Amino acid sequence: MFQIFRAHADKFIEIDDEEFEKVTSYFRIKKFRKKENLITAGEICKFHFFVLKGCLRKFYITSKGTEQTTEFAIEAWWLTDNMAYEHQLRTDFSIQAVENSEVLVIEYQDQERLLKEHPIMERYFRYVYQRSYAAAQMRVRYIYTFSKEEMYLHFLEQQPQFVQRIPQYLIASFLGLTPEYLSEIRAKKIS
Amino acid sequence: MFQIFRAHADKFIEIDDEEFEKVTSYFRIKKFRKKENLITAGEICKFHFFVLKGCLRKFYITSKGTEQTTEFAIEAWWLTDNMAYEHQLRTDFSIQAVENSEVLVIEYQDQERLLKEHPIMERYFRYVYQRSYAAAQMRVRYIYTFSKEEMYLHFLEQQPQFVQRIPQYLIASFLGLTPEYLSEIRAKKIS
DNA sequence: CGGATCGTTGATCAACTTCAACGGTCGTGG
DNA sequence: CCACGACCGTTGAAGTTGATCAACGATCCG
Repeated sequence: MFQIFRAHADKFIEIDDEEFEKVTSYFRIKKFRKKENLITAGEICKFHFFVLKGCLRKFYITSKGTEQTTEFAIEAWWLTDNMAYEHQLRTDFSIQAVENSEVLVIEYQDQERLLKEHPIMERYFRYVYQRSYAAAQMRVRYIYTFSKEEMYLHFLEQQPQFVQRIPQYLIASFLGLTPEYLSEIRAKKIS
Repeated sequence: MFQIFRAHADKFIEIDDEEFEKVTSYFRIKKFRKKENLITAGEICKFHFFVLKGCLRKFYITSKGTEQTTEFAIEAWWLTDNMAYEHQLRTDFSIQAVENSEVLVIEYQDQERLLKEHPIMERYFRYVYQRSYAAAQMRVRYIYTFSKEEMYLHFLEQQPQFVQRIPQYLIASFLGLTPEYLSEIRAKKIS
């Protein structure tokens, strides 16, 4: 059950089987069906998710009433509204399963205890956040550099594994353009 | 000299004077003059900076040949090209002093040694990256939510301390709009 | 005092959105 | 297993936002 998590941890830290088993006791495994919400806007953001199988997305409702997807997470990715999670506040994001999914769930208080009692996990999460932060910075850069059309072509090229799994209107929602315009870009490309 | 760093560390970890002093030995203090580069595009990204006094910005040159500023850093902020730093690669960002500035500098290898020998600093950097990541996520959200005009008004409101210190063409470069359009927005607002 | 840099204004233009309408497809209940 | 409705992708016309270009005035600093 925990192999994917173990493999991910092994990339960053050295941990023996005994301690790893203790670490896993802080987590629950949960399954969610396609379109089911893991967290709904308005709730306290209690949970941090690690995807074992499937695909999640995080989104919010814009002032115009449309859904804006800000992140996808597939196998071995962490996901939560970090700002709300860290301060245990209400989130205005929802997290939803894009496919039937299986995730590790940890609650904020348990993650705090985990870090206190297994300091090696400070190192693990330091790496996780460090890389996530670097990726988020790249993302900001791409948004500023590329036109919407280039954003899509770049996404196609860099993340083909997403394009196959995710319906087009969610890709549009993630890239910040309208489904209509995405459709136009695709038509242009094919011809 | 190290008070600001100490105060920042105290927000996240408990560390006694003796250990803190050892920690500081991994850093150098350097001064940079306005417009001087701390790192120049094309170099290996060896350094991580912590601002003691002044203001830095990170920018790159777009395909159109203009400077795009992606981050400012003022007192008690960390700054580097995290992706290039982490993998010790060439960066295509430059980091430049916006004002005469005083910074702590640590080299990648030294930061690695620091973390090995003072595990408490894993916790410190875990917090630093966690918060930076959350802030970067908020940033992405703002970019998607707000029009350019709203971006400016929001920036005015949320970061007045920057607006006073930073020339208008750099604010435009940071917000991702042209100086001409920013000028138009300001004119509209005043009338 | 003089030159370079910075901020402003206005005209034109491109990128992208909005709205409305239509055809295809997927899944659900009968 | 079929039929129906909801959802999804596409197309085209009209409208908006913001970029580009050029020119000018102000200001800063050596």
